[in-house]
Amino acid sequence: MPEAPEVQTVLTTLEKQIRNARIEKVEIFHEKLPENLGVHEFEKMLENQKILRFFRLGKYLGFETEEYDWIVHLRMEGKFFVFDSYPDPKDKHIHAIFSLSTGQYLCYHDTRKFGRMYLYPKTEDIASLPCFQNVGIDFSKASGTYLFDRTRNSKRDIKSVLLDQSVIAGIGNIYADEILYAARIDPRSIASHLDRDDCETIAAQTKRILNEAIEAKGTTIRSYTSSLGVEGQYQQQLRAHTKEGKECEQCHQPIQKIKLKGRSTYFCPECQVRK
DNA sequence: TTTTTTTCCTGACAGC
DNA sequence: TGCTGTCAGGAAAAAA
Repeated sequence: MPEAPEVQTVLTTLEKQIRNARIEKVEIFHEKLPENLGVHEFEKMLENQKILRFFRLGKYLGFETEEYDWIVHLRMEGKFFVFDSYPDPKDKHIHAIFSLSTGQYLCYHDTRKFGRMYLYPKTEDIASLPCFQNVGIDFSKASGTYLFDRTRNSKRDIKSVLLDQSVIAGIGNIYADEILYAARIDPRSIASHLDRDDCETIAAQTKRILNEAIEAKGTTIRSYTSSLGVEGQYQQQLRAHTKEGKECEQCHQPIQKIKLKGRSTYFCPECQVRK
């Protein structure tokens, strides 16, 4: 479940390992992996392209090459590995192998096959790419005023709004729980019931928590384990998510786990105010 | 138009 | 041991 901090960690690691490498050969083994192109077309277009730069928008990872913008969404369990020798062909979860000019092999691994890739002719305006059509502003640019304006007519609960990538991009289930816990707002609160101060608090906590998680190289729980040999450490700083039955650090009441719109949600019913 | 539900996937795990 | 059922969950598509 890579959210923005995990994607940023992958980006940083790839930058160190394969920047300026040229892609010599592309092999895609899962036909649904390229979302906007056929497998063969995707393979041929990326071959012989040099990787110039990496970028991130929300949970999307981008590779800028000489002619194309190559965008990857890892979804649930997508991972990249860089190997010095050709990977084990018996590994049924490796869905793409990129042979590099450096002698390395960039491998895409995805147990549940949810991840997707997109390839477009290079553009100056990254946000205008079709795959970002329904993607809002990155969490790093989200202000309290913006969130306030975006929630005035919303009858949805605030947690669903935080998970909605068309509002703020980059927040997933783990950090949404942490943000609302830190902001002391009940995840079931109706979004339009929040006032300006609430929105300012949520925006501030979003930036603080996601930036701290980036510092810690992300969170390693359940399916998001190591990618590129990097183990995130932010799970040690989680206050609410996965803490069912544990004492709330503020009021010492037990953290509760509920289902909200089908998502596991952890919060403190005592000190997170419902609005 | 906005919101909710379903679908895509497979491994882990509980219960029998 | 082996089977069945449930759960995890991001986001697109379908339904309401």
